Amino acid sequence: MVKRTSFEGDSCPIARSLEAIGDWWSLLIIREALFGLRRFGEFQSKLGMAKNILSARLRSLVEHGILATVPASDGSAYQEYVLTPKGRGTFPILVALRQWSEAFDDRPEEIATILVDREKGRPVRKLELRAEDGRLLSQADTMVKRRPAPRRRSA
Amino acid sequence: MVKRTSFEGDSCPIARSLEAIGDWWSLLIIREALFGLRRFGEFQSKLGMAKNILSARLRSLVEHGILATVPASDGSAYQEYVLTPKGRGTFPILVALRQWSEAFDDRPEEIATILVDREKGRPVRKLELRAEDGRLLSQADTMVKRRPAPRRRSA
DNA sequence: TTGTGTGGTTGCATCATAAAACCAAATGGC
DNA sequence: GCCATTTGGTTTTATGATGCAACCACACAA
Repeated sequence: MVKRTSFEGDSCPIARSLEAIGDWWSLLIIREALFGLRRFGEFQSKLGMAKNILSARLRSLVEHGILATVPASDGSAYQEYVLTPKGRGTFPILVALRQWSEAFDDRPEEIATILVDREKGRPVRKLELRAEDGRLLSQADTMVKRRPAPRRRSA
Repeated sequence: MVKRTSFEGDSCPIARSLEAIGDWWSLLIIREALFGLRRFGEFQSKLGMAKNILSARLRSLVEHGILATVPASDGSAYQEYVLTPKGRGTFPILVALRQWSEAFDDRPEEIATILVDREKGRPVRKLELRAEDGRLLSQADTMVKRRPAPRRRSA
């Protein structure tokens, strides 16, 4: 077994995420989809990637429930790729990646865009992690715990 | 040029992040480093990855300023790998990946751990994105804008 | 029906990854 | 100090993933 290792059965939630979107292109495809791209050719020309790779990635994203194919939108007979709720749920991941670049990139002047609040047009704050009671948490204020056994009766 | 495409010169901050940590293993190495692992052998046995790949990844992470090698800590003559501030800055990315799994994974019961507030031992809230004035923002409330020309005189 | 654009698949070359073997320096036991 | 073992890698070899170009089927327009 010389295959690329799969994280599928892994119990770590980070590994499980990476299994679905941890490759070179998936997050960039999702980014473009959040921007509103839907068609194969749009992704291909915007990202400049090989068509076979794009094809494989789109298929994988559909299999993982991140994208869905819908029959049309402008009346043509072609299909389009739209984000599912699971796909739109990656938004905080993309924001975190963006903010990490903004904060630590060696050449931040090369970053062309900023994320702004649509209403005011002003830059957004950094992502905040809070405790249940609202206290702002840094990494040192957190720890991981074994997940408690699930309650019966909650289904 | 049939090489794997590099995002190095890309102006998109997400692509720039992925250039540094967008491969299969880097984020998992960083995760273990946040847990406190420091030695080559610790990473290798915990992650179960091939030693040559680990060697290459550690070198790359050091080159990107995410890890740094320090001479020792227990007096031995070996070196250790510790996170830089840039490396610790990836914490929100890992949290976002974790929460995405928790929210959307098909088999959430297989996720073994939860992230808790160290002080109270209670689960943390979901990451929050806020506007400058504190309003909570969803993806639809945001947009990307061209970065304004940098102010002279602010350095 | 002929032409053109869209949306892919196939083949081939190259790169990255995986596993195992190998190796040198550091360490530990005596 | 001497030898065995551990640590921390590098090298070798096999295979999977990626990139590019060519090809192709279908939709659509004239």
